[in-house]
Order: sequence, then structure tokens, then C-alpha cells
Amino acid sequence: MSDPWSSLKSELSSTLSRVLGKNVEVRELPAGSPHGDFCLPCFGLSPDPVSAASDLASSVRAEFVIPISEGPYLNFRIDWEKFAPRLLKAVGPSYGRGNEGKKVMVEFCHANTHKELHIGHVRNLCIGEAVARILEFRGNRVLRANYQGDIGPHVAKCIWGYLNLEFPEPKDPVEKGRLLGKLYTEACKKAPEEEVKRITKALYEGDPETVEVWRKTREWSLEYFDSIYREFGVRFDRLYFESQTAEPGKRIALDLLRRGIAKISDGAVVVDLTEFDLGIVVLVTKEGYPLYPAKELGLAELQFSEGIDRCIHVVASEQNLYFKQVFKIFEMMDPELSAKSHHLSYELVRLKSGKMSSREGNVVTYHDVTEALRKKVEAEYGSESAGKVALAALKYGMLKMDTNTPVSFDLEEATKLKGDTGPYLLYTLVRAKSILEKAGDPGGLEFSDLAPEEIELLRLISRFPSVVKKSAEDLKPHRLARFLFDLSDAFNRFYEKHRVVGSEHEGRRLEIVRCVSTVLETGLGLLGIETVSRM
RNA sequence: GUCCCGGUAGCUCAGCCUGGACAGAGCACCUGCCUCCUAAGCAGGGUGUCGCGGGUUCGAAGAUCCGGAAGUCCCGUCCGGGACACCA
Repeated sequence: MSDPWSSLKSELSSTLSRVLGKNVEVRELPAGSPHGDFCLPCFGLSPDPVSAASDLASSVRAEFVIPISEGPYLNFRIDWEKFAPRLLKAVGPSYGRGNEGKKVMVEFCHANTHKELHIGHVRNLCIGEAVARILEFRGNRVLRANYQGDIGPHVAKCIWGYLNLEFPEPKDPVEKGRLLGKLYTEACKKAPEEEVKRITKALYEGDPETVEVWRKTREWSLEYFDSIYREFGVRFDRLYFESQTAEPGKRIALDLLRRGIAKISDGAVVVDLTEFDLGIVVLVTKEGYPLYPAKELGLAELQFSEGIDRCIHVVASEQNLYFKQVFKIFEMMDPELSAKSHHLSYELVRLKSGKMSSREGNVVTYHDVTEALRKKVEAEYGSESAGKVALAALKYGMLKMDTNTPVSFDLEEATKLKGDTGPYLLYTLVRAKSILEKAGDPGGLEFSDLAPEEIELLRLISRFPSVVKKSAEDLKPHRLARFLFDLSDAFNRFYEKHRVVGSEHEGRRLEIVRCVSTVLETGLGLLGIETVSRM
């Protein structure tokens, strides 16, 4: 919970506010800035910002920082010789932790059964897990939830395929998953529409024969997903299925009808949101089937019965309008429900050839990518920890850009192993740990004559807590990912230039390396990236 | 047609929330660097109409005149993607 840098920053801000007689806040300068660590632009302070800055520079006294006026700016340089001991002492496994104390459900993945997991799901999985871990680290109790569509026309198509197509019996979970994916795609091309409707109906009405096939294939799907989740390092605390939200969803929809929130239109149960520019939402079809929005209401009932303070739905941006609609209905039902709900939207993963569609079979699956990656790692560097390195590359690649940035997926781009990649971060950590293993008797700590590369590392280490906090507030893991890259970059420059073991400054350098290693390991952990000890 | 997201180096992307302080990385390409803590590394080499157009924009009692910073804020527009009543 200790965050010396933020404390320093806020102390400095209040000192300045006292001197100036008004509330000001110093701004942090980017870690590599030649101007120092904090600055106060003096433009609004007086008609003459330049002399205001220099007046302030000579009148302000604060511990650990040296004020310097540069033009209209009042800059502050941290006195690292004095500040370093305080900072390094704070760095341990819980450095950067918070105590926010909320109970949060993070709902992500949403893979539909009877289909293959593709790279779009991978982005979702990466974001969801990273956000879950970051929120946990900030002191929240997190429940990971996965809401899966295990019923409906897409399932009916797959069942049609199972009943009408030839296939060899699948042996392991991966084969089972892949087979279902193929059956689905084939059925989309071949299954007659009436047949799909018939099976959908049979499924909803509980026709024993159809249900049996459904049970079996659904089980295959879940085994397949489980094998991937295990490999990926995700475990869900709650699994919700559409088959279980349909009935309560319909019940709630009918209740909304009684309360006058919903109405009948063309025989369907709808909520009219046109006054909010959100169109009309159909809850129950004229045939009496609950649609997705109705099921969402059923799901919310299940979720909020857990007493959660917040529910974060990690769902692609194509559902933006949908979530606005659902949250508006929440608001009409119970404002608190909508206040606690949040849609973490991310842009789609597309292929260069266009949008992926399991219906058309033009998807890049989870196994396509992980296998390509693993093979490449093995070919170039040998098989030692190839699987973990491959996953690191995949996860970091998905997390390093803003959730708002659309991904145009390219296998070549995704299998890069050098530069701004997951393996680079892993490698940096391996190097740092290797130094720590070889360390002799550290000797005393002194911080005189710090090299620029050492100061750079201290600056980055100091900012870790605020980066994590910001990442958590914005629900943007890429901020943390970028930070870890910058840290690695700075560490590798330091590594190249300065000897640690056996050097004159071994004591403090070991301490710095220890902190880099701790921060890197913690940070990678928050991104859901498993580290390795050798590469 | 309406709404949402994107447009920054050849390519992939940061930076925009919180305006000022050189517009930054990585990849790719070229040149160096392993008797020394792991070369998946490091050093050097050069690139930009920040899609386009407009607007707005700090300081003293007031008034007037002059000056007054945009990749970042606002509006418009173009391009790409997505969404928009019985799919999920």
C-alpha cells in the first residue's frame, strides 16, 4: 500500500498550494524527461509566468526535491540520493497494492458452446483476466464469471451437423472442440432452415432425443474450453449459461409488462426506448422465446444475488448499443442496478480479409495461433519453456494496445518475439534474476554518484503503484503493459552499461535489480503472464 | 440515414482523458558490439501535411486596442470499421 512517489507528489502539491494560497497540483513529467520529475506550469499564476517560476523556485523548500525554474515552468527534480532508500524499502511483493475493498464481478470470455475459440475470444480472455487481476491487486474481491450461450439456433445448427454429417469420433478435448467447430460451419452451409428451426424448437421444448445430443456435445465443448482455460491460466468462479437465464429472463420480462415498463408490440414483448434514442428492444418473441436482452435480465438477477458492488461486462464494441439499452432497462427497473453495471468495451479483432465469422469458417482459432507461436519459439530458441513464452507473446500482444484500438490480426505480427513483445519482458526478468542469483555479499547501501541509468530505473520503479492504480481506474491494462516495456527497456540499457556483481556499487545496484525484478514479476502477473526462470 | 470507435513514420502502435516541454516506441532495413551478471540484448544510422478544413483557447475593476500556444478541446468534413425490432 506504500507509495512513496505519490506521497511525495501530494506533499509537494500541498506545500505549493500553501505558498500560493490556492490549490495547485504538480504534474508528473514523463519518466525520461530532461526537466525532472514534477512540474508546475506557471502560466496562470501571474502576468509574468517566467518570474513567477523563478520566485517560487527560490522560496519553496520541500524534502527530497530540488526546485528549478526553467522559463515559465517550475520544475522539481527528485533528490534520488536521499529518496532512493525510502523508495526501495517500500518495494516488495505487495508494492502497489490497494485496499479498495469492493466485491466486483468481472464477466468475460462469453464463448458460445458448440463453436471453436478464436482470437477474438483470446483478446477478451486477456483483457478480462488482466482486469480481474489488477482489480484484485487493488484490494477488491473479484468473481470471474463466464456467461455462455449453450442454447439457440447456433447450437441447433451444430446438432444438425452431428446428426447428419460423417465424422470420426474425437479422442481428446481439443479434437472435440475442433470437431464441433467444423460441424457448425458445415451446418451453416448445408442445414435447411426449417430443420434448424425444428431443432431449436425441440431443444426449447425439451425433446428427449435432441436434448441428449445437446448434453453430449455441450459436454464436449466444456471439456474443450476447460483445457484451454487451464493452459491459459484462467479459472472461472461462476459459469452461467443461457439455458439457465432463459426462464427467469422471461419471467422478469413478463413482470416488466405488468409494471408497464414493457409492452406488447406485434405480439412480442418489447421495451420502447425511442425517447432515449435507443430504439426498441424485443425481450420475448411473438412465439414466446426470450431473446438475449431478456436473458440478460435473468443473468443480472443471478449475478446481483451475490451482493456484488459492481459488475463489469467485458464484451466487444459491437454490443455497445445493446448494453446501453440493457442498462437503460436496468435503470427503469432499479437505478442501483444500472449504476453498478459497466460495459468494458473493446474493439474487434479482425482479419486482414475482413471480419471473422465462425458461420463462414474464416476464423483463426486459439490453437492455430498458439501452435504457430510455439513452433516458432522452438525453432528459433529451442523447446525450453516454449509453451510459456508462446503464451506470453500472445497475451502481451493482445494487451499492449488500447482496448479502443481495433486489431487487424496478422499471424506474422502476432508471432514476433523481439522488441516490444512478451518474450522481451520475460527475458528481461530472466536477466535480472540471473544477477540476483550470482550476487555475492551485497555490502552496504550508499546512493552517491548515481548513474543516469540507475536514476531512470528508480524513477520507473517509483511510478509503478500509480500506473497500476490508473490502469485499474480506467480498466485499461495497456497502460501497465506499456509501463513494463519501458521498465524493461531501461533495465536492459542499465544492464549493458553497468556491471552489478562485483562492482563498486554492488550493494545498491543489487537492491535496484531486486526492485526491478519484483515490479516486473508483479506486473507480468497482473497481466496474466506467467514468467519463466530460463530462456 | 442515425449513433459509436479509429485515422500519428513504409508497417504495427503509444501519446489525447489532465492543452504549454523538441511528436515517441517497436518492426522492417543498414553498420557495429559476446575472453565480462543470458546477444530473445545493446549502441549508432531517418524518416512525419499527427486524414482534411475551420473554431476556440490563461492572467488584473471595467472599457478599448494589440498580442495570445492544439496531435491533445469544439464544430464540420472525408476515409475505414462496427451497430441500429423478434440472431447472439
